Amino acid sequence: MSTPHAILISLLERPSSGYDLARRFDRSMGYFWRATHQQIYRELGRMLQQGWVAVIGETTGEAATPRKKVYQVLPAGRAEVVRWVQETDTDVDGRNVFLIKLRAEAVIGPLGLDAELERLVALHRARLQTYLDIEQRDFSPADALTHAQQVQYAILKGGIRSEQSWLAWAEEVLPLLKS
Amino acid sequence: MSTPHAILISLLERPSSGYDLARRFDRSMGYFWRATHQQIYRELGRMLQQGWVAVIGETTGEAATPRKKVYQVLPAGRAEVVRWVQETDTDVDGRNVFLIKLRAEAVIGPLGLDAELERLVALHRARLQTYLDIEQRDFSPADALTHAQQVQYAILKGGIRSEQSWLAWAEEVLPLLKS
DNA sequence: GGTGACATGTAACGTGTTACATGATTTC
DNA sequence: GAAATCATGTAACACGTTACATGTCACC
Repeated sequence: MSTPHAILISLLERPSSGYDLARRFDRSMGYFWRATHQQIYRELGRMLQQGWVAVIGETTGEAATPRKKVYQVLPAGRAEVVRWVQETDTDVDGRNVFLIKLRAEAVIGPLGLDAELERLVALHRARLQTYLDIEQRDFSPADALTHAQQVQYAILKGGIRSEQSWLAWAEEVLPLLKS
Repeated sequence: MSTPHAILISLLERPSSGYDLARRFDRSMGYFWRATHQQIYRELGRMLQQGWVAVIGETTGEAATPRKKVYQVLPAGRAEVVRWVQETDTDVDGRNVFLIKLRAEAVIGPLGLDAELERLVALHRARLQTYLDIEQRDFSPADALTHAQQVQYAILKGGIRSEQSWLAWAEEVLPLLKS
C-alpha cells in the first residue's frame, strides 16, 4: 500500500518517465524503497486511471512506438499523498514507510509528522524495554553461556542496538518536525 | 523463500503444532520475522508433502474434528535448513534473513556463517561510505540549509546511523562465528 | 552493422493478507 | 450456558518477482 505513494512523492520531487523512476528506485530512493520497472508501469497505469497523475511529455517520435512519457502529479494525487501521510498508521517495523513520509514532508512542507514520530518513539521504547527485560532474565550471568546461548544473545543484542540507534535518531529528528 | 525455513528452524528448536508456531511468530520470533497462521498451515502442508516434516502428536480427541497436530523436522528437513543457510545469498537489506540463519546456527551448531557475515560487512561498509560521500557533497555547510534540506539530511543521517550500528554489531558477533 | 543504453509494456507465478468458516475445550 | 481461547483450515485478492517481448537511439 505504500509503493504508489512512494512513486507519487518521487514524481512531486521531479516529473519523470517510468524509466526514470525505475532508475531512481535503483539509486537514491532504492536505499529505503524498492520497486521494479514492471511495478512502476503498473502503478502509473492505475494512477492515470484514478486521475492522480497525467502524462505531459509524450515525446512520441512518429511511429506507433512507445517513446518517452513524462508523468506529472495532479492536484488529486497531491491530496492523496497528504491524506496518506496523515493517516497515522505507520507500523513499528515499517521504518522505511516513515522515511517516505519524511520525504513527502521535505517536498510538500510541514505535515504534522511530529505526533506520529512520538507515537513511534513510544512503541520503540517499549520494545527496547522488552529486549532489556529478556536480557536481564536470560543472559544475566555474562559468563557460563553455551555457544548456542551466546548466539541467541547476539541476536538479542542486535535488536537492542538497533532500537537504541533508532531512538537516538528520532530524538534528533523530532525538533525538526515541531514547527 | 525464507518463511518455510524460519518455520523449520522454529520446529528444530521445539516440535510444535501450527497454532503454537503462530503464537511464537507473534512473540519472540515475531520481532524479526512475521507469519500468519494461514501462511504457517499452508507451508506445513507443503513441507509434509516434501517430506521435510512429519506429524507425531495428532492428539485427535475422537471425532473427525481437527485436534492438535504436532510437527517434527525430519532429516531431509534438517538437511534443507543446512543447505539453505549455506547458500550465501543473503541480501544486504535482508538483515532479518541473516538473523534467521544465526538462529539456525544456535540450534544446529556451527555452519560457517562467518564468511557470509564478512561479505555483508563489506557491503555495509561500502554503503556507509556512499552515505558519507553524499553527506560531504550535499550537506557540508551545516548551516544555511532550508527546511526541506534539513529533512533530507535527517533521512540520510538515519541511514548513516543505522549502518554504523549494524557494523558495530557485526564486529561483535564475528568472533563468535569463527570457530 | 552490432552493441548497449533507452523506453515501455504483458504474462505467469509465488507469496502475503484479509475474510470467512468450523468446531472443541476451558473458564466464569 | 456464554465467552474466550485453542485449533485447523479454505478462498479470494493484492502485491512483488521473474521471464518474456518489442522497438528506438546513439555510438563505435
